[in-house]
Amino acid sequence: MDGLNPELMRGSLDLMVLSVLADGAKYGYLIQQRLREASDELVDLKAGTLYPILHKLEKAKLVRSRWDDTTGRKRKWYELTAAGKKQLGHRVAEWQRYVTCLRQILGPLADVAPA
Amino acid sequence: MDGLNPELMRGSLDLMVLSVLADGAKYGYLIQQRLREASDELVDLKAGTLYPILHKLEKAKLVRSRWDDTTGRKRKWYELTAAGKKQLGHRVAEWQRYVTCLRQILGPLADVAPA
DNA sequence: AGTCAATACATTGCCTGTCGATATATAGAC
DNA sequence: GTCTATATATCGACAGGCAATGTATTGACT
Repeated sequence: MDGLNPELMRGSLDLMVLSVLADGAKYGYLIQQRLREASDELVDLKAGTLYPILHKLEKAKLVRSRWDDTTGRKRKWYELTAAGKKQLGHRVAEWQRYVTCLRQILGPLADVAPA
Repeated sequence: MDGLNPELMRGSLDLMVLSVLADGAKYGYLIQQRLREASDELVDLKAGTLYPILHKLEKAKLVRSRWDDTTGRKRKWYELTAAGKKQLGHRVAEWQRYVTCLRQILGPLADVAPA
């Protein structure tokens, strides 16, 4: 992570990875890049963070992987399973519930102009 | 925590506690209740979570505490320091940057109607 | 008087997630 | 030949959350 408190991201890293995979299969390194781009460099997932997440998601059958040896560089492609797509929907809804919840807790503090 | 993924809350618990203290001093148990109310029962901070947070904030000089022995029940009142109020402002801004950031990552997925 | 639930603060120990460090290996540029 | 970027993976240190546990007071109901 870069400009943001890393602690803040804990718990939504899975969601980020799942959502990046929503528009098609990608390999690990590409997921890192896409996330960095999409977040304006704010999210910079380290390898030591990303791969454990991918392995966890695969174990949970939310993503499935396939090695590609046909090109010179070996790449492991990950894609969402049906269960993964469903789960992604749940997670997005949960995230939005959470944002609403925190806005309520912050109360008037939340009314200052967002950056 | 109740209806929400507990992992999601990690990293914003400090923020919640600070923001509850924004409108005046409170003791631990009261903070728990206010947080439960303000979140429609979604956030239910356990004692084993709350007190370490309060102690951490106090150590960081963001809050200060005072025992009240005058009433029958001993209560430890916590209030924001000047540094705490300032920090709260930073944290709120950071939270909003984060929400914006995640909305960008989710892309079209974020467009589904919020709960 | 006795019991129970709510109030009130605190610590301990387990578990899990993050990430820096490290390892391995290929491709292309200089 | 060397350096950087690409590409995946694991290990170990560290920190945070929380169930469990402990102590003690208050008030209600019996």
